[in-house]
This record gives sequence, structure tokens and C-alpha cells, in this order.
Amino acid sequence: MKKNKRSSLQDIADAVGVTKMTVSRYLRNPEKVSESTRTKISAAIDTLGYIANKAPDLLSNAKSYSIGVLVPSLTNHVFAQVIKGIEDVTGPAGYQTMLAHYGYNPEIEEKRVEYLLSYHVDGLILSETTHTDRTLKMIETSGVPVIEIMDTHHSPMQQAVGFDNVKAAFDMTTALLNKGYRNIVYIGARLDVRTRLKFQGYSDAMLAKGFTPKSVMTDQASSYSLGAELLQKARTDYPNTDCLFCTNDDLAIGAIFECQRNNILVPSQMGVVGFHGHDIGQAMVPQLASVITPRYQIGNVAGRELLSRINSDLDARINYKQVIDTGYIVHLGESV
Amino acid sequence: MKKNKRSSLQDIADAVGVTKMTVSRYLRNPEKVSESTRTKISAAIDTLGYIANKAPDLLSNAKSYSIGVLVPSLTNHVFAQVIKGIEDVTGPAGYQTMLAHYGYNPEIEEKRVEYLLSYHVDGLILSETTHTDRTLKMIETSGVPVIEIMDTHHSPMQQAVGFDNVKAAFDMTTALLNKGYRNIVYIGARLDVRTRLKFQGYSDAMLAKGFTPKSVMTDQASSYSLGAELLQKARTDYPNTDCLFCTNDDLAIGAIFECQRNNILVPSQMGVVGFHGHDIGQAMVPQLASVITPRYQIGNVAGRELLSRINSDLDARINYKQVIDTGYIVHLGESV
DNA sequence: AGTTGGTATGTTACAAGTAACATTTTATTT
DNA sequence: AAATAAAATGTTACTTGTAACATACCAACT
Repeated sequence: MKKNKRSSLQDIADAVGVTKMTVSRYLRNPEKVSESTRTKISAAIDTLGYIANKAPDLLSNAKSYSIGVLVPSLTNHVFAQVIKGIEDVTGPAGYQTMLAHYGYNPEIEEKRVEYLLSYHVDGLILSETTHTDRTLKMIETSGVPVIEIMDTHHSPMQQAVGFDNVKAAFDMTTALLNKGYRNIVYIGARLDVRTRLKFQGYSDAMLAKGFTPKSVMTDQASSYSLGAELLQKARTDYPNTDCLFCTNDDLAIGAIFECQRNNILVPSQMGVVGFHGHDIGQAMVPQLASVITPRYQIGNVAGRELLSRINSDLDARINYKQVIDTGYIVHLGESV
Repeated sequence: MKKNKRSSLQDIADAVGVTKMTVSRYLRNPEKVSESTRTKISAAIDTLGYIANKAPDLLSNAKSYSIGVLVPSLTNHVFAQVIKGIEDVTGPAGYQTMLAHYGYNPEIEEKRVEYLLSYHVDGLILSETTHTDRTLKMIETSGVPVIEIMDTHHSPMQQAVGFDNVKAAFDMTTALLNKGYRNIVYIGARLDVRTRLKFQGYSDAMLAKGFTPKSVMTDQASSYSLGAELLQKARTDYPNTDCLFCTNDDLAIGAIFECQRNNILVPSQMGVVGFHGHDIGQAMVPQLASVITPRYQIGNVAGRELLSRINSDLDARINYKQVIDTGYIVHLGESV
């Protein structure tokens, strides 16, 4: 038993006794079709369950009203709010998002970009500042506008929206030093670009006040249990550690739970700091110190800028080299 | 300055001095093209930055090698692992996922299904058991195989993979009663179908042992802070509450934090139970009691079944009315 | 030299929807 | 009733890549 094709405009037309052009008009400019024909077409569409086919749109180079959004990971809570920020602008404007993820891997990012471009997305939002040569080439030749989000430390392809990870980590570290911490250890995982940038900001701040940067790093993916492990490793490697600056909230929260299990008092015996300011850290006891990043706003601004460029007549590839900085808040909470 | 079109096979062909058919052959069966032509085409593709166009595939009704995955929400941690489970099967088989979300709203689900079908996905995975009439109609007429995941309590459209939410809540409630809790209050949010099913299982278990079901419900979305609020509401509405059965881990964790802030001892003064068994609940102190659901496995099985049906010659709409139950684990942890 | 066979490339037709133009039908006016 | 205008519908051409078939070219063999 072979699958029978889905119905086309032609099938509707045949059922009604008109040409597909009339049906096309019904869908696009109903007022140009007579009342009686309209009724018949409407009935036929219902009966046959017509679904528009995107193929001709792609063929004719029409706008697809789709935008491609690439995030590194779906388990990383950071991006759920970014995506909401994007869709709250693009949705009402009639755009659908094609969402894909690439596991922090530039080769997979390349595949995803190719995939999205093969579907003629009208614009792209990428969550990374480093890309393969072919990714750059494809974006260049496709001519779609691109916005890189999250980090503004690097020079953008076209346009970037986010904050300076180096500066944010520098500011937090300085605040910790001002609070009296002396043996702050940086806890990193995944070792993606942003972790490296934050470590740089931390190091700069430590060195600026005459302290030695220390770190415990792993390329494993972040998790609560990894935070627990890395706390123990820090205490072994640097026995007089008085504060952990974790590259994200998950590690920090895992470390705090491990402190609770081992009767290490937070913050009096150990300060713990995260990054991004997620709900969970703000709700927990003690409230987690973190750099609160405006993730919703980053998505929102990126979406707005992207739409404005999609609807501009300017070539996406010229006229741009713009950075929009959305800032961040150093929040000390109760865990330092 | 107008955007210049992306390059097509014709552009490559022109650059090399052959017809586009030869270029097409180069991409699909390189061995059928002469060595010298191959070299020239390869160079031209690099220079012009050719990106395949999906349009002809859609037109010719070829397989798209895309599958549509609809999840209710990206902030709900449940689905990240489901998606990983799906992609770990479908990715290696050469399929890309088109991921979309619909905020627990059947009308939006309908739009998303239409969108995915307009791009000719080869199959659909839906996270809901109730759909609009038009959604059902579109899926019926499109002829694509569909799998509904998460709940198996209802009769599936074609095929369902998941567990029985009513039974799971019944079993957990029974375990709590056996442990000696008497005034268990059900805490619900969002009021989606699955919350209702779980409440039913809880009620059945309470009534079976002669206790009165009690609940605190809201249609707000779940969050840690909402868990804190609902704990207080439960204590006001039912002063002798000795245990909270929360519809998900987020509410449960928020409730535990609120207990910690108010010096209510968990579990000795208040038992708290969640649902799904997320990492955070398992890592925290005290370890959260929860129904551990096999989310990765649900995705994995759904992906495997979907592929097998995509590659079958059978009409997707017949021969199926199958439920695959992946089970769950009642885990009592340290919070009861 | 002519035939055969294989390799490389070209030609045509097709999928679905729409813009642009052409034609037919209906309504309005004289 | 004929002329004109307006409304409704039809025809053609076009977009991209590929299957199916057609042709051109060259080498090897009789």
C-alpha cells in the first residue's frame, strides 16, 4: 500500500472545477474571487485537508518568513530565555524560528548553518563568535543577515549583541577581592570560548591586585554532580581555597550542595559564585552570588535588529560591524 | 543595493562550461563525471559558495530527511533529554530534527504542525495526546507517521511511547501512604493534561485507602518561586499538611527551599515529592523524592519507531494503534 | 573502415504555486 | 440591444534539481 500524495492546489482546483490559479487567489486575495467560488474552494480545502507547500516559495526566492536560530545546547538553561526573547519579537512579525543546536562543535555548527540556509531562512542568529571557514563562506555568499549573540569581546561578522565576558568576570572577581577573598579558584568546564574569556577576566583581575590565578578545569560538560567533584578537586589542589568562581550556575550550585553534605559553611568557610543568575540559584538557600546576564533582552534585541535588517534593502554584508552591549549585573547574594 | 541571489547549479555549470545536469551528477554520483570536469566543478563550487536548495526535493516529493519534533516548552527540562534521545537515533541515520514548541497551547501546536508539514517533514513526534480537529485532519491527510510521547493513558492517534501518568501518580501516592503520611496535598501548576492525569492517580490512591484528596492548583507556569508560594498556600488551606506531592520537580524544589528559609524540617516536619527525577533534585540536600521517568529512553524509542515507520512501505495511517510503555521508578530519596 | 561498447555529457519533462498578462463573463450605462 | 466597464477566471512562463532518455565521442575489435 503506497502512501498517497498530499493534496495540492491542483487537487482543490479539480474538485471545484476551476484552475489552480483561482485557488491560489482565494488563499492570497480572497476578495478577488467570487462569493460562490469562495464557498466551494473553502469546502474543498477542508475536505481534502490542504497544507501549503513551501517548495514554490523557496524556488521563487520569496521570503521564507523563517529565521534560523543556533544555540550550543538545549540543556543549557541560558538559551531558553534567549529564544523566548527572540520569538517575542519575531513571532508577532509573522516569522517562525527554525531552532537547531550544535553541541559547542564548529563542525556541527557548519552542518546546521548549511541546513538552515538550504531552507532559505531569511536571517540567522548564532550563539558563537568563532566559525569554520566554510560557515563564513556560506553566510557570505548566501547574503542573509547574521547576528552573533552572547559575547561582544570579539569583532563580529556583521553584528553582535551581548556583553563582554572578560569584563564581566573581571568585575565579579574584583568585587570578590574587595570583599576580602584572597584564594579564589576558577572552576571551568566544557572549555568553550566563553569559559576561556571569563577565565581571562578573572586572571586579569587577580593579577591586577597581585594575586595568583588558580583554576580547576575539565572539558566535561557541566552538571550539578560535576560541581561537587570540582569543589573537592579545588580543595585538594589548593587547600586554602576560600572562594570558588564557577563558570556557570550549575557548577556553583553543585558545589554548594557538596558543601552542605560535607558541613562546609557557605559563605563563612567557602564563598561560591556562579554565572548567569538563573532562577534556581536565586531561589535557593543561600541565594547564589552570580553575574546576572540579560538573556531575554539579548534575544529580544537580536530579534529586533535581525528583522530590521531583513526588511532593509541594504546588502546584509556591507554597512555592518556593529556591537550592541546589553550589560550585566554583579550580584553578590548570600553565598559570598 | 539589491541582494544578489545565491548561486544555483546553473551558475556553477556556466562557470565551468557544462550543463547543470553534469554538476548535479558531480554532487550525486561523482564517478560518472570525468576527472578533469570534476576538478573544475569542485573549484567553482568553492569559489561561488554553492549551497544546495531544498526546493526541488520538496517539489518532487522526495524524502526530506527531516523529522518534526514538537515540545510544549523549552524551559521545561524534561524535554532536553527527550530530544537527545531522539537525535541519538535519528542523527546517525541521516535525519535532521526540526524542533518547535507550542507553550502547551493546542492552537499554537496546530500552527506548528502546519509549518512542519509545509516543509515536508518525513515524520512527527508530538508531546501531547490532545489536538485540535484541524491538527488531526492535517496529519491524517499528509500521511506522515506520528508518534505521541510522554503519556500512554489515552488511546494514541497511531502510536504512543511513554508511561501511564495516572498509574505513576497512584503508585507514588500509595508509597507515601505506606510510609505513614496522611495529609498529602497535591500541588499543581499549568493545569495541562498531564497534571490532571497525575492528580487523578493521586486522588484514586487517596480514596482507595479512605483519605480525602486535597489540592492547591494554579494555572500559572511552574517555577521555583511558585513552589515556595504554593507551599505557603497549602499550609494555610490545610494546616495539618504533612506531605506535598508536587506535579513536577521545580515546584518541589522551590517548596523545599521555602521550608529551609522557614526552618521547617524536611522530611521530619514536611515530606516533599516531585515528578520526573531531574538532576538538580537528585543532587540537592536533601535528595528529592520523585517519580523518575526514562526521558532519554522515551525519545530514543520514539525516534527508532518513527524511523522504522518512515522506511516502511506501509501507509502510516493504518495498521497502528500501538502503545509502548517505558515505565518509571518511584524513588523516595531523602525528602520523605 | 566499419561495427560495437563504453564513457561522458546533453535534452526534456516534471514537481507547486504565483506574477503578469489574456480572456471571458457579468453588470452598468446609454 | 449595443457599448463599455468591471469583475472573475484562465494561460503562460518561471523558479531548481534530477530521472529518464538521447546523443556524442573515443577506443577496441573484427
